[in-house]
Amino acid sequence: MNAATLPTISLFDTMTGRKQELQTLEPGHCGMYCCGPTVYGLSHLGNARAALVPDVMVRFLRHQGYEVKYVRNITDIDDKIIKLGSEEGIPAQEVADRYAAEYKRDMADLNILDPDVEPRVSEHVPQIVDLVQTLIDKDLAYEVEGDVYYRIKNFKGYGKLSKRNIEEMLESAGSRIDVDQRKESPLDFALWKAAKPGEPGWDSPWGQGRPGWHIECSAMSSTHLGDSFDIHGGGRDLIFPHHENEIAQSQGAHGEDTYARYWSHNGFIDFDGEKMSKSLGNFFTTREITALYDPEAVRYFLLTVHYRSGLNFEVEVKCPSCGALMDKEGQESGRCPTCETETPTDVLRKQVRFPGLEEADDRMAYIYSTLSQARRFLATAKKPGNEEPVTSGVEGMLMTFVAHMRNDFNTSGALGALSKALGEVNGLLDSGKGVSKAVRYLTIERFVSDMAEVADILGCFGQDPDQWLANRRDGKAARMGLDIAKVENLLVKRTTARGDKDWEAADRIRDELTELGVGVQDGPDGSVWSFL
RNA sequence: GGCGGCAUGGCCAAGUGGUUAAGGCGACGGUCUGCAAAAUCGUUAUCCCCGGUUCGACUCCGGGUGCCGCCUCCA
Repeated sequence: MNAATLPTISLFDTMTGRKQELQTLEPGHCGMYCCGPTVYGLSHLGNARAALVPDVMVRFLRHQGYEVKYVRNITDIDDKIIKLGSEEGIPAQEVADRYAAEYKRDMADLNILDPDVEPRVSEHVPQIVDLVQTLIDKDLAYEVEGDVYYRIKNFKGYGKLSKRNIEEMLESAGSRIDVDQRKESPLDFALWKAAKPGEPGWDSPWGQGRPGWHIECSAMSSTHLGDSFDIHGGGRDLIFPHHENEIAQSQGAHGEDTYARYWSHNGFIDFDGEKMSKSLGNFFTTREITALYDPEAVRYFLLTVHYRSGLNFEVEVKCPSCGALMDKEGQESGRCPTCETETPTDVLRKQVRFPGLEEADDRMAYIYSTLSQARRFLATAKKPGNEEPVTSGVEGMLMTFVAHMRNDFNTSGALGALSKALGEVNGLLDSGKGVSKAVRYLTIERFVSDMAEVADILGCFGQDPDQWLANRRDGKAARMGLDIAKVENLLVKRTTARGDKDWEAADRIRDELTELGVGVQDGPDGSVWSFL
């Protein structure tokens, strides 16, 4: 793509603390590295968001004409993995492989595309050893008894990403954790850790050992994107120490003007206003959520808030015995504050409700149903021979959508741009009153084709609408234990009653359906049902 | 304690000094309907407080207040 035709895209850069115009190293190309998971357990929703945010960025950059090389690593050498392996009596690598596969499955469920390269630490040990040696040669690292530490006082930019200064950090160092006395400075961090007996190890000039936590990203990004590349992303919490240390390592080895040109960090997911943590009640794995709600609705919900903001999941748990809403203490203890019944917490977990996700799911259904009707209309109506302008909301939809996306990937604003078009199209679908046949057809046609572009960018609304709607219905029916045959049967009876204008009987049947949690919609072509 | 972020209608949430301050949910009213539902249309905010810069600030600066995060493994 010609540089002159590239659109202006701004993104927030953590290093400078403001939005910057994206100027890639090579016009039209974009190299992007994101910190992927450490695979010691099932992914949680925070992992999902951290993968989703760059996924949408990459999709959008590609839509805008960039050739993107997207690298997301898998950290498969780590203390927690080793610990788990020894607990289970299997090699650490087996643990890592297992959870890497599960991660892949969870991400695929959420329609998150595979990165172009998904490097693993275990496959880059030689590059890591080289990098550590370079740092030692440059006096930026030192060896102690088989461990290698980064010598922070010799890297003058330390703290520039997280805006901390070394003196202040030294003052508080050691107040929260014990400092290894062999380190020259409490702030020095491990590049290489000597293997203890029984631990997995790789050969190195300093003996058997394994990489420290931060070095892998420096080594793997260089390997796959070069010493300098465009965007480096990850969760907010990685700013310090992880990314700060990456900078020290990579710029220490390759020069001050190298490494990531832009730093992008996504916000956290909270449950009931609290950061997700492993304490019961607000820690949810990706698949716990996707078992309860359609994965695409989950994806949509995550995109309704700007990626740098925190995203709160409201959590509702009803007491199984009295039906009252349980407060946070109740959720944690399992004891209902209203009727004092004790319920095992694992039972409570399975009937958690997330009102935000329900709303998102309803919205998805609205959009897919609009798409479905639009397609049906286009399949039966005749394409007009003349050209006429489409209605204003549909006309402006894609342009407004893209403008929001160019402004720091503002998915929330972008999503808002769909509403007017959706309203207009549903209006036209309902009736052609007041507009010409050409306007009606062309507007609906344009909407369907522009929505396909939106779907490519967001990774939402791209499925076959009828298929999606059917899946949703079946899934909900199964979760509610609804007998669909019974519903259909009642619907037939009611249609007969309505044909006889027996309104009393029709309304009685409708009440019966309401009891089942089912609503009916009567239309000119008969009646259909949906969930209330 | 240090550093960073946030504060917009009943709730959620965009907002790039001058815009009628998006959009969603909810509520209320209309159209449609046998009645409903769905769909659709309309109504529903002056942006935490105090100063400052400016012709003009929700938007920039300073000071409060209140939340939250990072500083230890964490997305």
